[in-house]
Amino acid sequence: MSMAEEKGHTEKALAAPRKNDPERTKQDILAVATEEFATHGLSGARVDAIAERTRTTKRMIYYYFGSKEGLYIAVLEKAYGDIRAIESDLHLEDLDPEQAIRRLVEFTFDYEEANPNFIRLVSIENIHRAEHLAGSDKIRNLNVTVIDTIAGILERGRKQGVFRTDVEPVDLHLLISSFCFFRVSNRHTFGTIFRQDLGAPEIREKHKRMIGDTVVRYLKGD
Amino acid sequence: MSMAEEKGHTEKALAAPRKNDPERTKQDILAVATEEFATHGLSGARVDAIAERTRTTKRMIYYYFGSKEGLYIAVLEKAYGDIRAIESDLHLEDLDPEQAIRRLVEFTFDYEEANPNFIRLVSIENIHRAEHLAGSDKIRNLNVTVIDTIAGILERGRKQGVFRTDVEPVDLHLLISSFCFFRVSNRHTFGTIFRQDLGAPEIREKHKRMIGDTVVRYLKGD
Amino acid sequence: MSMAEEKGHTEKALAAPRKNDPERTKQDILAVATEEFATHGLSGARVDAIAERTRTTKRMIYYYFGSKEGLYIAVLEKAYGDIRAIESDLHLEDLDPEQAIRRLVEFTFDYEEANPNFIRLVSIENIHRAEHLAGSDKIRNLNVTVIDTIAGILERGRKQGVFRTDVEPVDLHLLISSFCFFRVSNRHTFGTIFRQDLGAPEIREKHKRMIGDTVVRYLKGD
Amino acid sequence: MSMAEEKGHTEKALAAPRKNDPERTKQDILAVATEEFATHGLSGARVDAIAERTRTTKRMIYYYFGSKEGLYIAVLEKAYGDIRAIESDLHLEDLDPEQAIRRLVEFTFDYEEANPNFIRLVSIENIHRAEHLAGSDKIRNLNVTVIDTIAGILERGRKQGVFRTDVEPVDLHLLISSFCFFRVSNRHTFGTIFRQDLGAPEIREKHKRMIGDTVVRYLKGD
DNA sequence: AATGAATGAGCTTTCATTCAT
DNA sequence: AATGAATGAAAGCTCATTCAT
Repeated sequence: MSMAEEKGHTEKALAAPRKNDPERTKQDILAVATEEFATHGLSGARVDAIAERTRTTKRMIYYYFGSKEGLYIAVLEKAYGDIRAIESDLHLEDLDPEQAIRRLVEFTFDYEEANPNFIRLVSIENIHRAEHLAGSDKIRNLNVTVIDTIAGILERGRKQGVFRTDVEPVDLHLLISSFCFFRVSNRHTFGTIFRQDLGAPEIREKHKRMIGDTVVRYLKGD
Repeated sequence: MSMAEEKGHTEKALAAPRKNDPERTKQDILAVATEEFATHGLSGARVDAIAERTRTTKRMIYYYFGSKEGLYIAVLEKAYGDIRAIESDLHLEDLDPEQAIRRLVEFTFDYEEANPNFIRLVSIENIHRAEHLAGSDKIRNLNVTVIDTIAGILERGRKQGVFRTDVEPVDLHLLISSFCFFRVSNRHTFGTIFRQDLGAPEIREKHKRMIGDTVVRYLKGD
Repeated sequence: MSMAEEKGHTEKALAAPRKNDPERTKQDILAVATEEFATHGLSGARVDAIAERTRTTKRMIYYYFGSKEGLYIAVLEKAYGDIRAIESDLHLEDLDPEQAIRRLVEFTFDYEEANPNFIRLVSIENIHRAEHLAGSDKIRNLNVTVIDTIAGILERGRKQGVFRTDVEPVDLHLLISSFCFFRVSNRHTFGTIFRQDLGAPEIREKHKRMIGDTVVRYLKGD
Repeated sequence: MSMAEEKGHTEKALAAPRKNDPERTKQDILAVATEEFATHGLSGARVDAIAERTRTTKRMIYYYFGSKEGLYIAVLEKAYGDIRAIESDLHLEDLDPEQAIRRLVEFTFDYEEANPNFIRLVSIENIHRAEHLAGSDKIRNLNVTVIDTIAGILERGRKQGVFRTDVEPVDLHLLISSFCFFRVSNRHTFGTIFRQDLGAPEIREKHKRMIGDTVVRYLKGD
């Protein structure tokens, strides 16, 4: 897995293999930082803690990311980038509208369930009033394909006369997201207060069916 | 219990901190702390910042609440105490099942909309895996009346044959809460990404109707 | 165990039995403080910690002893008073000189062994350059009877021709004290470094014989 | 390793703190800390006070030693290291047994007399039940050469028939140490109570002879 | 005589960051 | 391009003590 040749300055590359490939180092830092920020929040995360669990030193974090905030933004950008990449690869056009919606709900449900760190990062960013997200061109320019996808499905459903006509894509996305997200984001308080383990497989399946039914039923009634 | 006039030097009577009113001082600290913790999170909040905006000194915070964490827990306890107090005073028994559910949804929607700091505190507590909430006897022993209230309504609805029979109260509460909560908790990221102002009055009303419809429709289908 | 009558101001004494007898309270504080100061030193001791383990409140400590330092001095005075009281009650005049010396050594050895807190307090006071002891009239006026006692024994020994003639009482006291004191005061470091349990019964007896022999042998040689 | 001349602004070269000499800075801190801890004890010592008398800042203390306790342990380790280094360099093998013992006694006496801070640190560590010493691998692994040295002398003395046969090295070390140590450690209380200046040259010499005689006499008697 | 409530001053420690090569 | 050493500023917290009756 030699990666020295990927770099421009090949001078010492052959003589003494460079200990670290910059890109690899950055990804390493990013992975550790994701964990730390997701676990402790922006203020609670410690640059020292990240550095310690990294192959590099604290100094390198500043070298590559400029500041703690810069690193946090990079983490956020990667997290959003990942989900959008998958979202745009769903291929729901071939399914009939109801099936497409059910599939979309299930995907959302499963993704959020499987990626609690993403959920946590989004919660954390909301605590900070989304100011980093708002400041990141990278994220703002991420194509929000879900809305288009939903719009397409709703359009087909309307044409076939199976869906009501007054539903806006963004609102439907909100309905789906809120349930899937909340189940994970508020798992701890909800679980403690109502003595429920929202992570238990049977409850998870019940809830997945429930949100699917709810959404479909809402769309079908006129 | 005005005691300003008891003091000899009446000059600065109004400006001077009122002494010997521990309860008032505590409430004062609690109010400022709620704002600070809700704004910056547990780690981001500064004890100094709280003290500065209070009639007392930092020392008093430790005198009354023991530690930053102790103060945070007190803030959390008050926040949960407030909503539970209102919840248990809803009187939905006199309405017919559908109206009762709609009213409950609206109450939840309006309360969360009106109390973003409560939402933020709950989000923050979830980032901390609800460990403070779990450690607080006060909160754990708060009677979770919503569930009983919902159970009562579902029962009546079932008897009257208007509601389906397979819905559990906790799950319905989750459905209602998730939408109402998410709209506020994720307002900033959602708003930024989808360029929507979830706080705008017309959108708010649309969403309130939407979640009401969704819930009722879900309950009515068998 | 009514002790109200011991006090001068009998006014409320009969109507409502006074919760605490001042003298008793003071002794209570003193006992707890002795433990705390001996355990943690003057700087390490906590007024709060003392108050907590007392029947009274922290405020009473200041009421009776004025300050932390005042309390410490009172503790010191009591500790010195106790040993002097016993010392002056040894009655070694009836024994022959060698027996008297052996008895004195044994008493010193046993007392220091039995009163580690006294040893610790003296060590602590030395860390503070004996400035509290020097400032206490009470202690400075404590009759140093040991020296007189030793002087008497040496005198008798000399007259009987069994002891050398060039030994000064204070120096002999130093010889005896140093061994007995050090065994207790430096028990922890000595024990750790040389892997010895200086508190073990067999070692204790060996050392008691050893110091007795040493002293007697020193006195007998001319 | 002078590096003052490497700096551009030579104006304040002598007054300005020399940078980039970590070892020197550490030794500087250690020296000041030794004084402070010896003077005020572990609890009584102030990190601020140490920093003030150092060429560096308080921050550096934490950078190099981690905590106040860490610094204290380093001070302790250095103090023990110093005496052990000298102890292992005594070369008493060439002297006849009695002379060797006298020389050892005198060395111990003089070293403790000359190093009151070492005595104080050991006293302080005993107040803390030697827990830092016990936790320091560095100190625990310091070779306790004195014991071997004494064992050697005793062995030779026994073979030559001049020493009794039932004396254990550790016990003899205890006898010697206790007197030499106590004279310094308890100088203040002993001096105050018995109105003696244990630091006075003539008393010091008298005591040095006294402990020498005592030990030798003890060893010679069978 | 006795005490509950309050507190100023200062403590140890932490944190993100930059210096200097 | 890469990094070991250093750090200013401020954080949370504790302590002996006094206020006010």
